[in-house]
Amino acid sequence: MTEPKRRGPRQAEAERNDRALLQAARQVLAADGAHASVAAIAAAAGVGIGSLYRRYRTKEELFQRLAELSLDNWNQAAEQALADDDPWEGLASFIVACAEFGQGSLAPIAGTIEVTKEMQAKSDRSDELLAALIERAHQARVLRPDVTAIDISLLIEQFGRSPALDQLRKQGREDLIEAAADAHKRVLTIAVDGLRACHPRPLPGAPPTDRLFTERWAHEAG
Amino acid sequence: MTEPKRRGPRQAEAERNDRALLQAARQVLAADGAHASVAAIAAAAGVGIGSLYRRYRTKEELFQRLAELSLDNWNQAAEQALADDDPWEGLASFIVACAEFGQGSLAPIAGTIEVTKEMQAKSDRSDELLAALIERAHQARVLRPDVTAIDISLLIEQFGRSPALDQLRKQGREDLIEAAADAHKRVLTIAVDGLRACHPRPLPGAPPTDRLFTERWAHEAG
DNA sequence: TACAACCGGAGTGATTCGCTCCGCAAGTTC
DNA sequence: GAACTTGCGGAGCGAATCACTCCGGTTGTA
Repeated sequence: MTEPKRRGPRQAEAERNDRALLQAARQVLAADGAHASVAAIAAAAGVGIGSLYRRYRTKEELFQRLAELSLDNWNQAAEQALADDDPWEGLASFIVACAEFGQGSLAPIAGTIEVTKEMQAKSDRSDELLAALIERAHQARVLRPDVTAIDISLLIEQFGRSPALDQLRKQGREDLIEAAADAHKRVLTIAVDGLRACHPRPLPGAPPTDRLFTERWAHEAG
Repeated sequence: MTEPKRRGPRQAEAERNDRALLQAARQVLAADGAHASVAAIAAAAGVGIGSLYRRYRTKEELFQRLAELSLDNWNQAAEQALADDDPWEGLASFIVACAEFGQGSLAPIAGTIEVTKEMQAKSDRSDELLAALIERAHQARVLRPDVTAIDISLLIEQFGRSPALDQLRKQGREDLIEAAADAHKRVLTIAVDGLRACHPRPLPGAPPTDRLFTERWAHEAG
């Protein structure tokens, strides 16, 4: 997809900047929500605004690229999880990988950007992979029997950002960021253990619809 | 605190407006984060901007009142939980009550408003109540032994808002709001079950510091 | 009809937004 | 080292949005 061949130090710097931009965009989006400004993203990446706009023609284009990369990360994590022989370990590592990547940062821009064909295709694939992961875990009886794919998706979204971490980052408290990340991991471990098939009481309410996801991303449906 | 005596239908309307404003403020704050505008809050409450500013002299005053009410709700839930004879049920109901109230909405305004003496006093009391709740659960051996009060606070903060719910509300999809709330409750149930003392593996990393909370609320500490 | 209480929202200056444009530094070729 | 290319940072622009003020209208009372 992207050619690894680099012809000089300028292109290498450009590539570093691009990576920093995307990571900064995720962090600022998590901290500021939908109102995240391009100036804040560029500043967080340690890059000028001009450099941002040389790579992405508009703010929307940057966000679309971000969404695509998140889906790539999701699918890659799901494939690795399926390659794990242990159905439980596979599922657990998938959830942790998605949450730590910052999958939840994208929630606030749902509905504000146009869904490209690439995004749609990757999203369809992610649905299949997740369904397979869960089906396998159910068959092995390691996953709570009434947990659905939507439940897992919502769990990942819920842990896809850490309020404490996001805010400390915004305040520039670099000294506490690692502690916050560790703490977030602890809470996530707790939640994942709650998915195990050792809890007798059923989950409350009816299983959720996938409309909770699909409809949120509909563009210009006002 | 507030006098229940009402002298006419005008005061009744004013009181209804006040309640609507506070609830709307929580929802808009959850959806828009720190950039939440007073216009959006007033609109969500179905109230004019003028009415908002008749009750609260500034945006900060509204947010301070909101923080106080959240602490009140926290403390009341904790007292009710301690009144429950079952240590586990008490703790679980406390967590659910705090999460459903929308405790997490306040995270984005930490550090942006001045902490009043009333807020500080109520916060101190909430620390004591939570410590007692957890101590009791530990002694009864129903709570994972290495779970700390900070872990629980972070869990409540994490579930104090629902990304899906917040965004659907912002999009005006009233038809899906109830489904999103139910789904959020399911995921919260999963996480709470992860707190039970039936999980042999210890939590990763060191127990978190309370600095993750205290320092975030320091005002003008730039 | 006169009055009082309270409402909604247009208007205001200040700020912030997405984005353009340009002067400059670093690397490459003679 | 001069000429040229490539990518950089950020000042500046019109438009949009912000917190907040102010006032004309509506509702209930006499």
